[in-house]
Amino acid sequence: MRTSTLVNVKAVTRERNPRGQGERLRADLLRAAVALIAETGSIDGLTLRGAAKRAGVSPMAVYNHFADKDALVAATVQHCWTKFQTAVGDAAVDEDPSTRLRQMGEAYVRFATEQPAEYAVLFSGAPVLPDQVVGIGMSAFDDLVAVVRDVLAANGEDRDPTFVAVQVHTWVHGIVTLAACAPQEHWPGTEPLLDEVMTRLGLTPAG
Amino acid sequence: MRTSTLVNVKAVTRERNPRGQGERLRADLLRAAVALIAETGSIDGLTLRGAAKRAGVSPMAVYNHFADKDALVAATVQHCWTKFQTAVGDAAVDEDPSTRLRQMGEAYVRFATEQPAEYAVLFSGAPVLPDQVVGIGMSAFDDLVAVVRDVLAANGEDRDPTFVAVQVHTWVHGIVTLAACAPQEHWPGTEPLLDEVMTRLGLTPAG
DNA sequence: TGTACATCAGTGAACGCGCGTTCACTGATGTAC
DNA sequence: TGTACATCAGTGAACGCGCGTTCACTGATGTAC
Repeated sequence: MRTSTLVNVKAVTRERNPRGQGERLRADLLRAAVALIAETGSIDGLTLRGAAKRAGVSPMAVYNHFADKDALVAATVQHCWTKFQTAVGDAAVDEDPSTRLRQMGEAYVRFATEQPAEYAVLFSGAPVLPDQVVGIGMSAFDDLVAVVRDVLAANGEDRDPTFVAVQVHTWVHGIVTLAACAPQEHWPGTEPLLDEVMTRLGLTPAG
Repeated sequence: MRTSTLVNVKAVTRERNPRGQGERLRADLLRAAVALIAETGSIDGLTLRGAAKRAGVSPMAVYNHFADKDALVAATVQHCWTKFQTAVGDAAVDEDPSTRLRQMGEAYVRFATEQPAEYAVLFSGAPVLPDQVVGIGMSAFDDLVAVVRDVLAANGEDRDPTFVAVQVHTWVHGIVTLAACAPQEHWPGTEPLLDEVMTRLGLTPAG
């Protein structure tokens, strides 16, 4: 393994933030960190020096905004969660709950497909994260439970919305993670699979 | 991040293999490599020096059996696949196809639950693997398709066994990967979820 | 109005570490003659 | 039966690299007096 083949990141030219605007570097570093994860495909691709270089700044400047590498990692994961929740939440616009659920499912799949590494980070769970980050994950799940509850209510069903939401989430999660590494040969595509998630779990409009 | 907190592995005392038995080190190294992945929870936890140390041997000895680190990683992943396929295949003993499918599902879940890191490696897909390793993954999937075909035949159904097998696999995969990082609060347990995989997908005995 | 000073947004050099990999070497053991 | 030799199963020292982190420093800018 030749380590020199690792991502040689563009050292951005960058001018010092004006006084009082130091926080802008924090945002730049988070963007750089996410980009590193996306490019290397792994959370281990995120290094403090790498993020600094990509943001056009010396490694030391990172310590003005994050206590240490762990803090940078935690903030980056949280940033990914926020992006994810926004992407899924913004897609749910229809007034019919079943359609809304389908819209969320499609947005979910789109996010996971287009930003596979960022998506993987959400559920890696590997590095122990502060409660704050776990909390936003829970709130994203609560959004799903709420829509499922609406669908079940509209269909006059009394199944437990949390249990059904877990079913939806496990299945969709399985679909998108395997889609990333499935051999083309057998893979039927994510859309027919999503259709079946809705019908097999009894979440289509009519009931 | 204090790197010195990483796994400080027991340097096993070990005596040189007798002449002609050099291949035994290869097996020891694979075992050590799998153990490293299991302990660190990530494929990046597998290092050539780490595996050598754990096997009680100098880093250089690894090169007697593997061309470079990539070869060690590929062989380790393949070893995990073999363990996995054996575990699932050996569990399918019943003569009723539906029961056999359920047995495989339980063995699948057991493997993923008890060796989460080894399981994760199977579908990481991240490092490009030689065809040989991809092949064994395909053959494991073919085992699943075969049982599903039997279940469908026994029930007189004409659904596409490959498509249904993908449905089973995506859902079960989602269940076991989320089980590893799900907050206890909402998680209903893997068994009720597995029951639902069978019933919702119409794979229970009677039809 | 001028200037000393505190603050802010960063740099630069150096550290010890573990990594993959190179080159050269060792020392026991079986075998050919 | 003795011995030279090839083979086997490894070692040891060193390399250059990127990493996280430390300590000390810089230089522009706003503000208090």
